[in-house]
Amino acid sequence: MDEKMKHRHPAAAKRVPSHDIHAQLRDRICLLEYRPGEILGETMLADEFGVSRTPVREALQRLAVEGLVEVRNGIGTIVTPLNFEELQEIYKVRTEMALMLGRIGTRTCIHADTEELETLLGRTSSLGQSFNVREYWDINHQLHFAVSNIILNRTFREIWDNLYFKASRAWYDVAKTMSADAIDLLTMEITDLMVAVRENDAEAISYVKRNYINYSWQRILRQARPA
Amino acid sequence: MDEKMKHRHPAAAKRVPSHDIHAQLRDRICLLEYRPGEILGETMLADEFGVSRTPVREALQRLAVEGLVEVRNGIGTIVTPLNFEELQEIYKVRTEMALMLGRIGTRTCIHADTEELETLLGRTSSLGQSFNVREYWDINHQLHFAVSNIILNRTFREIWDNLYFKASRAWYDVAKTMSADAIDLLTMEITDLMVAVRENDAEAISYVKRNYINYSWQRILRQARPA
DNA sequence: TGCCGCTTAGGTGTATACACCTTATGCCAT
DNA sequence: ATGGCATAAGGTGTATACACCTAAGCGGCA
Repeated sequence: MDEKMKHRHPAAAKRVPSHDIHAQLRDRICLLEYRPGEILGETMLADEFGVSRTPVREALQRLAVEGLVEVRNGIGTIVTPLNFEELQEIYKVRTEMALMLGRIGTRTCIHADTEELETLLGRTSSLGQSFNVREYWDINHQLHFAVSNIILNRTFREIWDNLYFKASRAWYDVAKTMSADAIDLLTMEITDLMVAVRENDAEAISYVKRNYINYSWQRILRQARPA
Repeated sequence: MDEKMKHRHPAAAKRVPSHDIHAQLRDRICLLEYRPGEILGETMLADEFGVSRTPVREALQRLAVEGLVEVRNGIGTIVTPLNFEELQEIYKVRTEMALMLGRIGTRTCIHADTEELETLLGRTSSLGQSFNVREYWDINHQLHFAVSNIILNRTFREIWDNLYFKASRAWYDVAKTMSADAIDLLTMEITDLMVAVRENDAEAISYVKRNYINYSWQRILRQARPA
């Protein structure tokens, strides 16, 4: 029976460990569970995930291509340090690409999109005074993909997602130190996005994203250079 | 003596085969030496490069992340077919990103830049009537990196380069069938870029790139849909 | 004759042993 | 006491054997 099921749905039964490992490591890096500059070690990860070094290496190589880690012979795999100038470059590109979003081709917004945003807004309210980084991160994460999902242009979307992963951990690092402000910003962004989504106005979504990406950057800037 | 040299310049002596293999395979794919849909085979490549499957696999995995090949279990590594709609998306993003180029931060153009363009212009003239695909590709390639080199924003530059690699083979495929037109376009593009570079006007370079990227796309469009 | 299932060849995916690289440590010479 | 070099420990880079997956070819059966 099980074998027949496998033959019916081979794609569903297909397990590619390196993909899961890649996603998990990426999330850990974004969540700052692995601090910038931390050295990982393939053997350690292989033991943890219960596989050999081979699939772990594949995941790490991909993270290296995406710019989240740097593999150095004889030393180990280093979580890319948060370089200020590089962050500035990433945010510059992100704000510009947000403006592209409105011109690049998007699908029609449906009621389910509004409902998802409402759910996220509720969860943000529940965050309340007690700032749970993991929950905040999860909301932000889902919010990103809620917008990303309306993008039809796959090339643009890949770049858009990758830049989010590269930038997000810098933002979470800052958000932890100004949680009230961070929650306010998130609440406002979701509210603004709900209006734009209800109006089915992709250009409006584009401008909202540009603004809040820039607001985040301004917070990072202030903390990095308090003067 | 040699050993002492190695210790003085360890970085220069460092050889990472998978990087070279990746670059070579990428060029072959762009040059259409490997046709879209062709199946490669890790063992074959390993024998050719005189290494084991391991470094070959790394190169292929990276090409897969970049979207130039697709690795399928039990079948082989397939050179990504040139899908029309995906090409349309890539060119849409490229034209938009060309417009970003002028706003993203570039270095000052120097005399050496002009000289390189002059050299490329000379080589294009030498192409003359006999259309040598390899030489045409090499000129186009160097022209791309001549412009890419003035980009300071590394994040933007990585995306810019990768999109070029994804799109180039479609253009070369079309250029082969309209060589005179292709040479004319290239001559005009280099000429226009020389003016913009002499004026040290990044925004002008940006607009020139946008235009010629779009001109290429229009040629591809005509050939794909003659009606 | 046509269809279904088995078999098999050849591919990628994984585990593992070993080679090489990098760094830290400690001894030796000055 | 200190500086330099040998050595060892632990990491990534590579080669290789084997497991599993996929598709094509072939033979048996209706």
